[in-house]
Amino acid sequence: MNDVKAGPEEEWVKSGEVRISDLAAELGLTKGTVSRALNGYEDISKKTRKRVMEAATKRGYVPTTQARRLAMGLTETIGLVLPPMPSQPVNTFISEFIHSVSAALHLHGYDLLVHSANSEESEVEPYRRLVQSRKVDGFIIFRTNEKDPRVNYLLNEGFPFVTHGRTARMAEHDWFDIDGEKAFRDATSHLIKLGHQRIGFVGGGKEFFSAQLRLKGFRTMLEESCLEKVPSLEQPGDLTGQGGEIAAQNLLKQTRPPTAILCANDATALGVMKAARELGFNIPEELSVIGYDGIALGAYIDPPLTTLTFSIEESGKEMVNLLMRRLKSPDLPVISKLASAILKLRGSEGPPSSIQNKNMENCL
Amino acid sequence: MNDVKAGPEEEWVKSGEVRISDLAAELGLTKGTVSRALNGYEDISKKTRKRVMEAATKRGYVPTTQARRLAMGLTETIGLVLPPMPSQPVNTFISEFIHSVSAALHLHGYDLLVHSANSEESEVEPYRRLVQSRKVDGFIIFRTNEKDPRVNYLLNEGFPFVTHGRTARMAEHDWFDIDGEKAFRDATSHLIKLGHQRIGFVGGGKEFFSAQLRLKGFRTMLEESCLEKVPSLEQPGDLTGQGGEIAAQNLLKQTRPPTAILCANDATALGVMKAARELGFNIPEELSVIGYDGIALGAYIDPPLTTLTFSIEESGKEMVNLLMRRLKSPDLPVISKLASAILKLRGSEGPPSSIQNKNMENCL
DNA sequence: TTGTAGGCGTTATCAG
DNA sequence: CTGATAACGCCTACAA
Repeated sequence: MNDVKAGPEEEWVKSGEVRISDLAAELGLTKGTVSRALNGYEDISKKTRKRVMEAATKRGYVPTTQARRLAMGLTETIGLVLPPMPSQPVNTFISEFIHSVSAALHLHGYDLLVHSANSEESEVEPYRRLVQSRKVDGFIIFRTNEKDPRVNYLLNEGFPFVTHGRTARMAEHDWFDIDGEKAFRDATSHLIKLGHQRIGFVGGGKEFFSAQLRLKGFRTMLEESCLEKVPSLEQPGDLTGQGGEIAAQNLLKQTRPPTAILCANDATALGVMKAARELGFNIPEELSVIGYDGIALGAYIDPPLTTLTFSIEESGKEMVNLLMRRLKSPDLPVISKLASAILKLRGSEGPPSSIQNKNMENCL
Repeated sequence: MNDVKAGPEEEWVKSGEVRISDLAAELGLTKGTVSRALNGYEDISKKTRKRVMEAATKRGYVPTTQARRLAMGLTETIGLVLPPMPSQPVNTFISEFIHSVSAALHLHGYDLLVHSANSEESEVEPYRRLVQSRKVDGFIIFRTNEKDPRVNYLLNEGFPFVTHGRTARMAEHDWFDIDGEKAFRDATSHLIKLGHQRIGFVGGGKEFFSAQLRLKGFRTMLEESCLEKVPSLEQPGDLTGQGGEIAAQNLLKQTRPPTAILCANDATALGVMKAARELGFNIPEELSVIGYDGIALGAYIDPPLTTLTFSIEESGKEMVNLLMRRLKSPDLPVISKLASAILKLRGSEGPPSSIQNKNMENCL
């Protein structure tokens, strides 16, 4: 169990009880020399370096992060602020995202500080505190709004960050996003090819920029396909299951309900499916539903949820890369990365039950 | 937008550019005095304190966390290590848990450091690194195994931590847990009262201690009710949806399949329901399913998942309280907290389709 | 190639 | 009550 075999004269110390000064004393060197040897400076004799290295491993020396960071003037820590709790109950996306970001940061020797916002205070307050107390070197922000106070604050402070999602000021900061417009064009097109002519859309709140782009993709494809645009088929949502339920009721209680519904995210789609079942609609026979995010549990419901998705692991990596670059060279020009989502067919969509053979010629 | 109204002669500085030495110089005091005034020491004249306070707010002084922590010899940070990624895809529990822990820590002025484990290295490796580099003052460990190497390591190091779940060495460390044994007795009893006589159980792997206790509760209630114990109705699982699928297949393909299945967690239950549907079982008419955890999305599937649950927010608070107590007084005796889960009926269980009126008299 | 000395920004312990 | 002075543990010029 315990792999420590203490020699006869050797006294064992608990982890982290060895200081750099101890090593120095033991080796008859100074702290400075030991430090440089350990940190791979060139101006150290091979012999000395070897001695130092060996002593370090032997005594189990590991530098104290706090002290090193203070001396170097950085925290090697990135902040991630979670949105207030109750708003996102049905969301595996967040934990998957945290995981991927944390793993990616770790490769760069950075830590992830997770902070939870409470709904009573302003959205920027947590960021302000973290910046002022200098607990982090940068932020990862997700689910951006078009006019995002967090972005405004950080840009104003000149504090490094990357967003997952675009904003009105996207020309001024690094960002990563998934091309939701294209994704929704694809999904809409898919539904149209299946024969759907009345397609509903449940959005994500007009502050949430990416949701706007998804709506845009939806509308664009409708136009290209000469389907009439019915305003009542576009419902607002809030990216939660509950929001989906309400929107679905508004859609399905209409005299001519849609035969398919596109949702701004998977949580919304789950709510839509729930409401649909309660109103007696069979999925996918009487109603097709498509979500967005690709959360894993979508595969475990009945029927499995067809969704638009992009690897969360990839997203995390990309964002971390952008952020690391920014930290290393603050003055580099802003860059961004736009990834394409994939339509993952799982079974919650299909041809409409009664295909009305309306004229479907290409309008051009 | 910008609430900073700089006076004519007043030069504005970015957040965190004011040092304690600046304040001291400005006020004609020493750093020490300023520090004590700010930290509420008693031996400071009211007048001086007031001057210091005002100057501090006026200049927007906020102490630099790194430096303060180095001086005080603590990190005010708690570590939480996430299990390797692919193992828990269907799990909102984790993000809800992170949220609650982080919020609770924040009330005590502590930060949460989230670290993700990768499956290639030993389970204790992340803990070892965090301890050695002194990045955290303590840990929150969840999903403990009966013989838990992480617990062994930390106990051996004498490093503070609290677990969510019991272990073989639970007498030696603080822990919080939900009384899974009682919970499963309750759930089993509920099913029996509904008329079920063949009840299946999908466990959580025999390393996972709490899952063992759940199994125990299940068995106890079976005995008390004189239902015969059928070994083939107890299947192992791994707390994932996939594990649930496999277990369900083993259960439902038997010549006399169970009419109800109890699952060690909700993720498992989702897998069970998926497999059941694929094998043509209607839920709850032909098969009742009960999960454990109370993840929010359980309410959004069809039928909504009946589950055993305890407020994740409460859990987080309790654990943080235990940990804070330990950090303040390392030598206090070990304490623990056992909470009762509630059976949340949502619709995935009901009476069996054909109630065989076997003799159901009380065996005593 | 190594030692010396100072600094990172606090808090803490003494005198005075 | 307040001012020196010394930690905290490490990094890094600069000097030798």
